[in-house]
Amino acid sequence: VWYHHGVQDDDAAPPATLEDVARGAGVSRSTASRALTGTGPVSDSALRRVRQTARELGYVADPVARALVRRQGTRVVVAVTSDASDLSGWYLSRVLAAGARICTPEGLGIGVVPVRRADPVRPLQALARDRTVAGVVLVNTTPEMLAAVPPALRGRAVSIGVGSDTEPSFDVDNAGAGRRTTEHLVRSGRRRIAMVTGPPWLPCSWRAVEAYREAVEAAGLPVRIVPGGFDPAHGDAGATTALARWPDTDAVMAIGDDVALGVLRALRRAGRRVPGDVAVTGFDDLPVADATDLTSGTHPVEDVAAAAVRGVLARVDAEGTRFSASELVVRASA
Amino acid sequence: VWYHHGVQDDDAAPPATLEDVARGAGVSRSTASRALTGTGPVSDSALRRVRQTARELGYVADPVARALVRRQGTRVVVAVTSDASDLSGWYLSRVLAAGARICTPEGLGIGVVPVRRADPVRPLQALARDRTVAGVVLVNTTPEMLAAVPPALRGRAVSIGVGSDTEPSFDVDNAGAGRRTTEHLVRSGRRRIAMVTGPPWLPCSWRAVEAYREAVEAAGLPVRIVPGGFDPAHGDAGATTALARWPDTDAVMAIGDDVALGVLRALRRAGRRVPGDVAVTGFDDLPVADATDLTSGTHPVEDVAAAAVRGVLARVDAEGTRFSASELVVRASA
DNA sequence: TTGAAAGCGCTAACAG
DNA sequence: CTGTTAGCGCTTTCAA
Repeated sequence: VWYHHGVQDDDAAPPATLEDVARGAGVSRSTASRALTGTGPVSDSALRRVRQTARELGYVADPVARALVRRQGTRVVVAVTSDASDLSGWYLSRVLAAGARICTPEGLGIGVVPVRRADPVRPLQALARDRTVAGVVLVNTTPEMLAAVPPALRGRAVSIGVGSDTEPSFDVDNAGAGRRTTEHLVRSGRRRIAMVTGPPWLPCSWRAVEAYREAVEAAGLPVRIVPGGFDPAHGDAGATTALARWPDTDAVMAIGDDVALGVLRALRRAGRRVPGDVAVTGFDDLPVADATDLTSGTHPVEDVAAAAVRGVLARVDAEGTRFSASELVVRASA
Repeated sequence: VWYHHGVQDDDAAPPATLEDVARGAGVSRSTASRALTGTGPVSDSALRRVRQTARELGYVADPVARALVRRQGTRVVVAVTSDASDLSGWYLSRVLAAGARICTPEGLGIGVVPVRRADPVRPLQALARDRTVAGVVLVNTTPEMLAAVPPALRGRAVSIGVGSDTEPSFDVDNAGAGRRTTEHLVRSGRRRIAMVTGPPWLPCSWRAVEAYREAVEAAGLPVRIVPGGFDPAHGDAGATTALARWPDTDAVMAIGDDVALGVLRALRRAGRRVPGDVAVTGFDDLPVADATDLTSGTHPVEDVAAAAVRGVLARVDAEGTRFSASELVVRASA
């Protein structure tokens, strides 16, 4: 009625269905479907009319009905190695948030399931047979996890971190970041650089370590690696170990900012000054790095995650790992 | 075949349908459906048989088909005021991650849409008519947003922050946190306590400010409020303003840790010592608070978000705001 | 190029 | 209490 403005009316009106569009355009449902999806032959005139009425009616295909018939799924699920309780915090949250932003406009949702490192098979198989699953993004990927991807999931699974011949992968340029950080330390005069690494079982963290190794070797400096993990506790322990083993250490690279925080604590306890006695670097460029004046490398988690989710939806092929760039952010600590 | 273990076979087997279960149990689809969903009358024997075969076949109802016929939707969407670019970072990510954990086991996904403060109507109406939307969680809720919730969304919309007569709401106990923090400062001898608040348009942040006001008034101390926002820049500006207006300020409460970081910077620049000259407190208890020895209050974002999502799925009624507890974490800064 | 018809897997009236 | 029937909204053969 005239005194109602569109907005109010819309509110009650049930969403238009394909049937409505077809009727409005004077064609059959099939034709309307073809016209809208772009599959199959449609005459130009029909195409125009259908598109027109669809627009007028504000028609949007119901993703649920579509998913039912196409067996497409309605959500992308992030499968994350649950052992990395440390990583699971901010890292996983950011991945999910970035993924949600990609999925939402497509009418999809995002979900998350934990995968125990010891038994990746079962959960992945459950995902494979779950008809709501449009695709799977592996996070904190291990080789065992990749091997456990069921054939039924091939082509709709991607990995953040390491990939394989069959699963596409996405990650930040860990190697470049590791190299640049090491080179920065060398350039600023550090000669006995130690590195506290991530958990040994996480292959994607190896890349930074390898880059560090190559860079110090190239500079003719000693390689000083201490295995760690992604939390402050590992940083603290790692730095303590490094100091005990190599008391003349003049720089500590940490695999992440959280780790670096632990390193800083250990150094403070040991009475070493930063950066006077020992330079310290992190990685991830978290807010905490800025707040504590920690030199770090950017980690565009959102970019990586968005690319991964787009990749899984677009069914990209597995051709090596797609790396997102990282930049060194120099602050007072190094 | 004998040399295949179950796991391998499962991989290829198409998921069992209700039809399969019904046939296996020797009943009709309807009976099987009733037995499994618990709706409608079923004989004990039928119930047992259906459940049994369902278990054997590893049957799980296809949420897509179910959603289609029940018009239930397949995802919970978080509608967030996009103006709060500051808040959108870690806060929104944590809400989404927590929500995903609740939704996933239900076969649902989670999504996120931005809502401009100036025009909350359109996006909410789009959600109302979107058949994939099982429920909506409002984040950074404003009164305008609550008013814009379409009738079609009533009963499947909840809010994190402020609520209304019709929309249930969930939040951390901002008031309690504000009161306890203020009281802590008073107890430790502070007498001229200023507070840097959140963005004026965000009602849920008012509760902490009110609690501060009441607590200082109860102690016979002056009320010193500086409007702010959720980022370090506002904290810096706020503290600078406070110092200019009330040079004898001996404590600054910030509405959040990020804000407190800015406050600390401003104080450092002004040559004030913390906590010697001025005590500083934050809120949220982020990792950065621990790293910078900042006294703060816990903010169980995950609890609040999980409760909100559970609430929307369970269609809880709007009876006041459900508060999650916050604890004061005393560190060196206050 | 088009339309009729047959489902996707499930739920929900409605008779029996 | 149970089975039959009729869809949910969409895609997709298959004839015409």
